[in-house]
Amino acid sequence: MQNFLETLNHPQQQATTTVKGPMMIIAGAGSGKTRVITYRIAYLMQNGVDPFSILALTFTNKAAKEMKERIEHIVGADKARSLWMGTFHSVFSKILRIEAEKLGFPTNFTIYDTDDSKSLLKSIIKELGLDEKQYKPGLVYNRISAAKNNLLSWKAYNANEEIQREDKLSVKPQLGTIYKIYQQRLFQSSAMDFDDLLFNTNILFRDFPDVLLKYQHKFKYVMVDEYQDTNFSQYVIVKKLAAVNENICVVGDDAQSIYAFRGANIQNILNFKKDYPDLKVFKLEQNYRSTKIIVKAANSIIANNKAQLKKEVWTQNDEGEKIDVLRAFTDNEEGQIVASSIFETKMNETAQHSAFAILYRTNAQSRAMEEALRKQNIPYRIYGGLSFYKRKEIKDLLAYCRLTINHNDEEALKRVINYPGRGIGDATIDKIMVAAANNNTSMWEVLQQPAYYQVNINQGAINKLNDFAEMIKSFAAIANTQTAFDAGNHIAMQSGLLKELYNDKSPEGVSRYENIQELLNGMKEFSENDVQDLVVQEVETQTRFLKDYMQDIALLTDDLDDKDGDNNKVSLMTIHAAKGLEFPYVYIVGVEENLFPSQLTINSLDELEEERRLFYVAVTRAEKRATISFATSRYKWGNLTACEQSRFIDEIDADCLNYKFGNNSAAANNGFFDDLDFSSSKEGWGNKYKQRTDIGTSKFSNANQTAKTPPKPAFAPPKNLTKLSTAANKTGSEIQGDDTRNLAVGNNVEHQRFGIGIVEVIEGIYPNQKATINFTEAGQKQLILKFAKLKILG
DNA sequence: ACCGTATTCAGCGCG
DNA sequence: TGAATACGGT
Repeated sequence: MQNFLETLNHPQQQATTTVKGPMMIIAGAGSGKTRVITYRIAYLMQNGVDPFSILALTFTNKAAKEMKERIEHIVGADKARSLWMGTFHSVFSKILRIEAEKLGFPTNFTIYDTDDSKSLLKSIIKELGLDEKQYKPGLVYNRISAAKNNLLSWKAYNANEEIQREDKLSVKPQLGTIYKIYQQRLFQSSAMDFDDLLFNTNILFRDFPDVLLKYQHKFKYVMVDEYQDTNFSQYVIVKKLAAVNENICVVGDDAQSIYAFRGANIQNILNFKKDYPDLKVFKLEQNYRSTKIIVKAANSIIANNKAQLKKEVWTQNDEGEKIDVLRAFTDNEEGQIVASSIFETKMNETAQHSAFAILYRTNAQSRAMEEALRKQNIPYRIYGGLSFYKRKEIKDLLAYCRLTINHNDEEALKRVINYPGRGIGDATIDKIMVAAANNNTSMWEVLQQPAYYQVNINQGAINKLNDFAEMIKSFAAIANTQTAFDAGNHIAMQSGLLKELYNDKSPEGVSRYENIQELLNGMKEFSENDVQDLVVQEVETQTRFLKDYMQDIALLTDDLDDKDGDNNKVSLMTIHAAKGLEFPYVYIVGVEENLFPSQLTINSLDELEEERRLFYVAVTRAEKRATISFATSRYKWGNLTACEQSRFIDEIDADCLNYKFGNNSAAANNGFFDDLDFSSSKEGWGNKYKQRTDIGTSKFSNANQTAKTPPKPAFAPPKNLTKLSTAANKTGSEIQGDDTRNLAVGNNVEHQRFGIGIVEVIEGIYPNQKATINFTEAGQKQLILKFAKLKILG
């Protein structure tokens, strides 16, 4: 039982077995943080602590799930199940449902997601007759969100002179009014947005001391993961909950704080000592993930930040290879270079596609990468795209379910009242909305008795509304007696939704139909009690109703694996999305001034430091090898813009870098990488460069560029750049290809560096052929023929 | 009510 | 550039 401790290093052990009193674990990148948290919880349980009295808060569902599974392995499923572990939002939404009526909410309140919130804001802005360009729903949402995360109610917001001044200066004086109406409408709809889940928890704990006391005594041990990303609202909740027992353990890494832009407060971790003078601090500094080079590079990056806790990350791992720095002339070419590099590395080191990740600063950069990967037939998966639960058809069915559970849910009602079409048009809906607002009631109330609320509509519309209301009521009756799946299935069919999709025979329509089936499958699983509760597993085994299913559906994010079952794909994602993940080979692309660091941050030291931490996060995702690339021109908002390499590259210890600048695009894509493991070659890039200049066909060659550290390109992108590079690539490819087109198994060949060998296997179709060659000196190698320059010896 | 065209906008995104 | 949405014509 206890021997899991033996697998830990000294600081890890200390952090794991210290359980009383306030403590902070500063966990460097790749330092085994998750192991420490999970072992610590297991250790608590093994020492007689009731799992019900342990609260562990994470930032993502994924992290919670992962840790819970690990704990299960150590202490068993039964015990692990009783643990309170989940995201802030899921844990406190659960508590809010239990205590809802104290705040005047029903237990079955709806959780509005960002789209619901923005849609509500949009209608409020419209109703107030405000200019939608002046009050963009997204910006208004962010402003309100920031206020809530700083525990500013709409009243406080409007009473705060400084805020009012700010809003007037930014020509948005009505923000406070919008905030007020927004909250009223949420309440009217029995709904809370994401920020309300935390804000209202604070209200609950502030106004109901007995409730607070109950949870203070319940949660004797509190742990918070990713503490550097907590905002003020979360900070106050944690502080209050831990105030009685003070068994509070926070885990984080100030160097990886990358969410200040949405309210996370790095001061929470930097100031933790002030809150708890007798705080114990543990530092996990040994990195188990990355090579020495990567750790050294990362340390040299973060050393440029002023605000940081002292920490020395080191590793016993191998030295590893230097970080390649690749330059392309365009964003498209950057994609080609990266894709080629992945292809080669995969072949040369027999790596899986899933060993690679391409990380970028902005989502817009994914397009060039995708195109290049597709051209080379490299399978990939984009993370952070449209999630399952954000698809229209899924939201439609869920909206019916939401309305069934909570008739006051206005956003759900607006979504489905005329979809599928039932002749209730915009005019009618507008009238109902106005009447609801005037009478301070919900649309549901109004549409049931439009005459009473003096809505001026004809009998036809009244009948249709009546039919709709009756249908929703019949759904509710079924939802109260049958399982979640049976109710969901009934709703999908009787609402006409399924039929609507079934009749659409286009590929998209078929896919939507399948998605609905998929959602129903999920409901079925849930109904059969196969699904673990997000926070704590209920012990009861009674019927699982639709209302149970709907409880945290808004809080779910799908981390589903690809449906085709093939997860052996290159991962593409933003650096933000990559946090917490690791890959053997990591490509960080678009490392250019004004992109990374982003143009919007370079005038603020704090924001620039956050960008630098983001870069630190990116580099530390790599286990074996990191590669950095940038382009000297790229399309921004439709315009070809000149770019130069990022200051962040210059900040990396020069010993860690290996500049691999081709002289032109053709060489970069075809000739330059022909020695597959060139990066370990002693030749250095300068010689290499000279060797290759003769291959180049591009007009942009610059033969004078031989300095050790390449100068920053003063580069004005020529017109038709893309076309020219493409033509150059083609030429290069043909030159290479002719040598090996007729290569056959059994041929003797000579390679420039590996010497003489015999061809054993040829795979693939020209020009993408791969050969296994047994070299007399160098042994067996896998080479890509279009890159490897082989001489056939007959 | 619906569809095609014009216009607009573009930062990262947990829950 | 290209996706999302607003608008205007039928």
